[in-house]
Amino acid sequence: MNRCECPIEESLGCVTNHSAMAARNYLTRQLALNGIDMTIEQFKVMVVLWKEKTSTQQNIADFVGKDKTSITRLIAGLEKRSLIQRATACSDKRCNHVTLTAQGIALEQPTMSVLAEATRYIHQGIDPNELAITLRVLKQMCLTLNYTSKESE
Amino acid sequence: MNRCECPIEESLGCVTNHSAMAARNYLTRQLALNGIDMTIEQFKVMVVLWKEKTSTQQNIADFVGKDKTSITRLIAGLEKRSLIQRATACSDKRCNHVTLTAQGIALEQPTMSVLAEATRYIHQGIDPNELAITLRVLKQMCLTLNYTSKESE
DNA sequence: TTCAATTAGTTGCATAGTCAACTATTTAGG
DNA sequence: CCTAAATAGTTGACTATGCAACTAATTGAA
Repeated sequence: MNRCECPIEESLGCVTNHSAMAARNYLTRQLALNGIDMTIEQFKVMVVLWKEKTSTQQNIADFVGKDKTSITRLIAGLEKRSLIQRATACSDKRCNHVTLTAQGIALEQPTMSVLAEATRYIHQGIDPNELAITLRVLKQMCLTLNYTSKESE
Repeated sequence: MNRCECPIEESLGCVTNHSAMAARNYLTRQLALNGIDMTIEQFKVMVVLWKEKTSTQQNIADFVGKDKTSITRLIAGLEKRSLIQRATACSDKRCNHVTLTAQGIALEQPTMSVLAEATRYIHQGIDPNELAITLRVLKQMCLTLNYTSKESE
């Protein structure tokens, strides 16, 4: 009986935290219900790889907006599930080239279907125009905050 | 260099996750900068206690929208920091009565100041009308999702 | 009144995230 | 050329989260 009654309801920072968790849990459950053993965080990494085919860990980190440490561990999880492979890059031995396995490639379709269906569900009852505004506002908030955290660079 | 370029940019579920993390990290940093040794998650629990004075763990869980397991551990962290106390309830020995310590009470003012300031910062550059829409949309999403997860009850 | 169902909380296991410190490699300046 | 700075990844410590399984206490129904 999650009442969504965080007393700090007028702060975008707090409200997004709450709603993000709700969405995260829902997506995770939907993936599991469809027999896909993948978390959303791993899913986001896979989306990058499905688009780019291959990538370094730092590049993935930049795309999904996480710390390279997180990526190290996400990648380890994906490797354990045999969805991706890691190999030291030929050109620059500091980098890992991350590539998809056949299993990883095969998961694109079913996984994206689940996302599409879940998104349809989540968006239900929301005016398309207001949805667009919300997406824009959230991205604006990201920009403000990212700028801050990297202010001196 | 967080590009905010999650390829699944049109799904509220994904975008909120991304922006929530940005907000979470910002708030955590601001608390630390102001010498407040508290995470946002702990902060949310404290907000409930500042309002209610005393509460059971399950009640806190309902308010902040988390699993009771998480609350057990958040409460443990707060207890270690001497901000709250736990005691088995007189009436119902299954319940813990969670109460604030003097230190916990004293933190309300400075902590809420930091939140207010951070919120002002986060909201910068966002049209007030669009902000209101965003908050409403996010709460709508929460409602939809909570209904789902507890559908059979 | 006694035994099953419910409720509050805890614990183990798996995942995820940050920060700081570390290794290895590459790049750039002197 | 060779050393200092930058870059890619990893690891450890700490925190957070959910699920499942568990204990203890309470409620309810036969």
